[in-house]
Amino acid sequence: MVSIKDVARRAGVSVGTVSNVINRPSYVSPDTRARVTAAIDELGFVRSESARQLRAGRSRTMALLVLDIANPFFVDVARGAEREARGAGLGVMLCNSGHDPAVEAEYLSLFAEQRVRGALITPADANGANVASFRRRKIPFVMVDRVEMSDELCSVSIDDEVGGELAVRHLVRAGHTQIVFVNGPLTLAQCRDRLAGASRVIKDAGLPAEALTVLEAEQMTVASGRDAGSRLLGLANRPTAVFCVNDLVALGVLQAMFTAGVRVPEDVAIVGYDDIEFASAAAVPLTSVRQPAFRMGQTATELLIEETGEDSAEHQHRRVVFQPELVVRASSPASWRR
Amino acid sequence: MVSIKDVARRAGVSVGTVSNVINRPSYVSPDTRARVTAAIDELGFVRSESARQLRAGRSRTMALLVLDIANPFFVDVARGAEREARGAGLGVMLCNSGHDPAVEAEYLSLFAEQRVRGALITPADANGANVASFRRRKIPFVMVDRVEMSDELCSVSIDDEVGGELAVRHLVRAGHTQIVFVNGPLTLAQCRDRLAGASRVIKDAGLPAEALTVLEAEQMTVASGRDAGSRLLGLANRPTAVFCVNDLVALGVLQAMFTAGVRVPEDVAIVGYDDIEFASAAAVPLTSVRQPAFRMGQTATELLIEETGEDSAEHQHRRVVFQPELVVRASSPASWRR
DNA sequence: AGCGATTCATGAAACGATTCACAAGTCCCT
DNA sequence: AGGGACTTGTGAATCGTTTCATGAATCGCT
Repeated sequence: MVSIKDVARRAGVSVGTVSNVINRPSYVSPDTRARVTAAIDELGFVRSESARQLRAGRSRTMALLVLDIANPFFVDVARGAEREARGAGLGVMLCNSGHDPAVEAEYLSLFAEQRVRGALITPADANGANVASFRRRKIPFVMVDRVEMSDELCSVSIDDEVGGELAVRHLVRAGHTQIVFVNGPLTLAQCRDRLAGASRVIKDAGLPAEALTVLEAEQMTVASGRDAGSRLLGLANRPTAVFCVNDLVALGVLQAMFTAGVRVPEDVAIVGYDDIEFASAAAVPLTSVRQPAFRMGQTATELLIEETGEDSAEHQHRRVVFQPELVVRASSPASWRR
Repeated sequence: MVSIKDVARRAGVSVGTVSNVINRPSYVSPDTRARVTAAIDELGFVRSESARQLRAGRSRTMALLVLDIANPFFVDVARGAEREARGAGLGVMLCNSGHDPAVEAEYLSLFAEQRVRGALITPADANGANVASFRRRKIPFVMVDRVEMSDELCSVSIDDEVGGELAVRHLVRAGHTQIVFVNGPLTLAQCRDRLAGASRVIKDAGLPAEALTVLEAEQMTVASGRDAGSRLLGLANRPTAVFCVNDLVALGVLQAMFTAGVRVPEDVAIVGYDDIEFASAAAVPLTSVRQPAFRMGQTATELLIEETGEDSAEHQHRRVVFQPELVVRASSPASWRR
């Protein structure tokens, strides 16, 4: 591997000069600069990031740890983050915990060893033990898609209660009185909050609590949605509307309806969450609660950069909360009658 | 930041000993080992990957550069690669070129600076200029989803001609004589090969060349599929079957059919490619040509590890070619009549 | 007691870049 | 001519780890 020393020898200058040519060309006279540049090209020199980093004490890479890379929502977050990071000359290390706290822990210690500039993380363990130990290492990070209670770090999230409200209010207004909420595990704050929003609407509308039945789709994937879909068809009083914790689950439910010959939206209306591209691309385009995923990724990265930038001294930890938005499509008309 | 020196001082030993405790504990007597371990815990010491890397001359990270992270096919490749890499104690840096050769070039030089162990890449530039310059840096890499002509590197790909054949043969046997192929740009080898396979079947079946019309969906996304779908509805002699270059395009076409009130598969049959999860989750589950994406990622990583491992001397560059498989679903019944 | 073998720990030399105090040379001005 | 200012380049120290030659201590054996 050719090093800066080889370049220096070739160009007949000291290593310091080569470094200057690379990092502050104006310090060097034009002709030595030309000589050094020529040597660099001839030798195919590439500077070693690890050496720079060792010297500088900080790296030029940030990490992004998502819960499920197969979910387009997180892919959008990642794209937003990557765009923003690349603008700031930072590389992004994108990793997938797959909801597994053990994998999460493994990655966090990898990040610590790499001395990443900071990390964006969608936490997999409910109690935040991993994150807490990560914090001890003083590595700055930003919570994504979870409000953070402590004042010690930034977070970017979406108001999930409002999301739950939007979806269920839409259904109630359309005339539904038998609604199933296919939720994810309640260990996730998002799921708890969406349920809270949904329940509140039921209550405020003066409907009995039984108007809302909750099923769980543990994995929050298409497959588990399909499964929940067939379960809900077997319920004693079959619902006329289904609200799903995300679009993957909603697509699964939609398919279960098709398979069973249940028409959407005539027999059952469906509302999803996230508004991934595939929601609008579905056979019956899905009504969905849109989350600004790309912007979340961007904003989270901005916060991280601010926290680790030159003027980091004056950085105030913040909690950015985005508002979701309901996108009504064919799967749940505004006015419904059997 | 606490370094190995601090640990040494705290434990009252030399830095060499601390290093030994971490890397070859058996060299150290049990009680000094205990003292050192205690010091490490108390101080929260985390070893610096960049220092190790500088010393070792090689890193413990590999890179994966995909064409389009929004495409579930590549996500599966990434998951396969990540699984395999993690098993070998390697981190994965997952990046997205978005089909842009400029972005690709940027990432490649980032990888070179990072001295990644190696890279898996789905090349974005047709002529391979970026890759060629990367090769000069001696960084080992494996081509994914493209057969490589030179003997200087490994590649993992899928036989796209066979894929095109499978799809179109299926349609021809079902009785279709007016088929549209919604292809991607012919600059991509995959697109050329699938077209070749498709054409061959038409010819072998004794059908006229006009039996196969080719449209282009430039972006190969749902949106461009939707667009192609409405275009093909306006064709002089409307096709009875559509073969799409990937499932995203197929989903777009499917939706265009729904919107126009054209029934699938009664009026038009559809066949996709990749067999992503959303293909089977579609309203009308899509027939698709399945590619072993996860295994491709795994295999590519295995090749890379073999190339960079201890016994790398005896590494022979290889071209692994997987065979695709047709999965027939509701969107294209085996026997079709109008 | 003497001697080789074995066990443990040490300290210095790398790895490749950046930075900084300093030196040498040039220029301008009085 | 002398001296301050500026330009340009140098060389050594530094970052945190691993490795390796070396040394000290202990042990077992004759």
